Amino acid sequence: MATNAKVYIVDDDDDMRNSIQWLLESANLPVCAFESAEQFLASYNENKPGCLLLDVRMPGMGGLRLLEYLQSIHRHLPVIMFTGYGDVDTAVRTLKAGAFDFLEKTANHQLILERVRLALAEGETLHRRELDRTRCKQLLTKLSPREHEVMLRLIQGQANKLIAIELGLSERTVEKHRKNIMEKTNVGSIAELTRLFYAHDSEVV
Amino acid sequence: MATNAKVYIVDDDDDMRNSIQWLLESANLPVCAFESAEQFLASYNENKPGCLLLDVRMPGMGGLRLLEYLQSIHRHLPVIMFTGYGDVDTAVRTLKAGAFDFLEKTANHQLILERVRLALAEGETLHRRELDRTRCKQLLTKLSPREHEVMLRLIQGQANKLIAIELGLSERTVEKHRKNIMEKTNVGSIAELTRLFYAHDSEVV
DNA sequence: AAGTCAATGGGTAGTTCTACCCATATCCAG
DNA sequence: CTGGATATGGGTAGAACTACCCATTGACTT
Repeated sequence: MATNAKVYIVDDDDDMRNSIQWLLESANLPVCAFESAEQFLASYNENKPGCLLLDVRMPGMGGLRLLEYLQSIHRHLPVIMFTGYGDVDTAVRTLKAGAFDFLEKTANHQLILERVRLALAEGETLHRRELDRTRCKQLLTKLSPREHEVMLRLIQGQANKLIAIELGLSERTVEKHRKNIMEKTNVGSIAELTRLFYAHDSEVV
Repeated sequence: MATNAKVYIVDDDDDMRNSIQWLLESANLPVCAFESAEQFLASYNENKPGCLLLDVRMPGMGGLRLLEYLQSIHRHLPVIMFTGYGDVDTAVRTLKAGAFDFLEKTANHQLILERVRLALAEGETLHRRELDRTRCKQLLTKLSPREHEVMLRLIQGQANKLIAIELGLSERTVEKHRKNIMEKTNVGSIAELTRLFYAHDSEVV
């Protein structure tokens, strides 16, 4: 059973776009098609899971530039670069730029469907990770500036007394901040707080 | 100034191998050449930084299979797949298999050198990360089985009392284990211990 | 003007952790 | 067989943390 993950199609060729859209919808995949990179960007919501089937050669913003732009923003939308004339150089540049896959339009339907399903699954995985990450970030942004300062020292393992000295505060004040931090971030120990903080950039097994 | 990072070349074609070796050595890069994947594997030391310039088509174990094998072991040796007849399908499969780059042998010397230098730099970065990771692992493997068990609960933020109950021990014994753990891993707090443990799979910024 | 929040500081009691001291039993290697 | 590591348990004292209570100041909002 699929989630609400969508397949976005960006291709300026009406026939090709409609043909692919038909193919994917026949396989019960939710599709959203655009005829230019600009139109896609205007309506794309990065907080929904999905994958992107992207034509390389288009008037205006080309596929490679859109790919690079998307990668510079985030990397939780797997991109399948879709091309009519596959040359090695484009394929290499595309994949090194972070594309999930590189497909030729002449590929048979079975293969295309298979690759799209893989990209969709990857998109859902990345989306879940992103949700976790933003959840952590939101917890930490609830802290006031002072609390954030104290938090950074707590996850280094500094004792209240040391923090008080270094920040020129009384121990009582640090204790108060510490309590607020642990309430706001909803953790029961410094170990949990440490994991919460470092979960930004890591994927724990 | 380069470190001791080496460029490994694996190619069954003598002329090509020597030509590339000459090119790289002219640029003052340390080179180690092999005429088969098997010979390379026999003498490759995975604990040294470097990169691999790998021919696709070879008798015996082919380039793609060697790449996949190496990726299954670790991923701190960047591989540049080097091919005479670049077709899109091979390029895509190679890069999706985790290759760092895909180069055609017809490329000019300047380009080859540039790509090799990039791979070498990447190899050094990956090597440094690997050193950190193994350092953490070594610290943690110094723990006895019982200590490891206690450690896992400590980094979850469990209190000595709870650990004692769950493991059917006295608090005194848990305290003793805790002390030994922190001495062996050379940390001054549970927060540090937590970071040490989760540094296995993460790259902290 | 009143209310809320952040930041500051204090007291007191109870829990938890750390640092010392002590001991016993097992197992493995020199 | 003796020493070392592992695992177990106890006592005691002090440091650190937690959970309550109290208060003032300043800034921003309603």
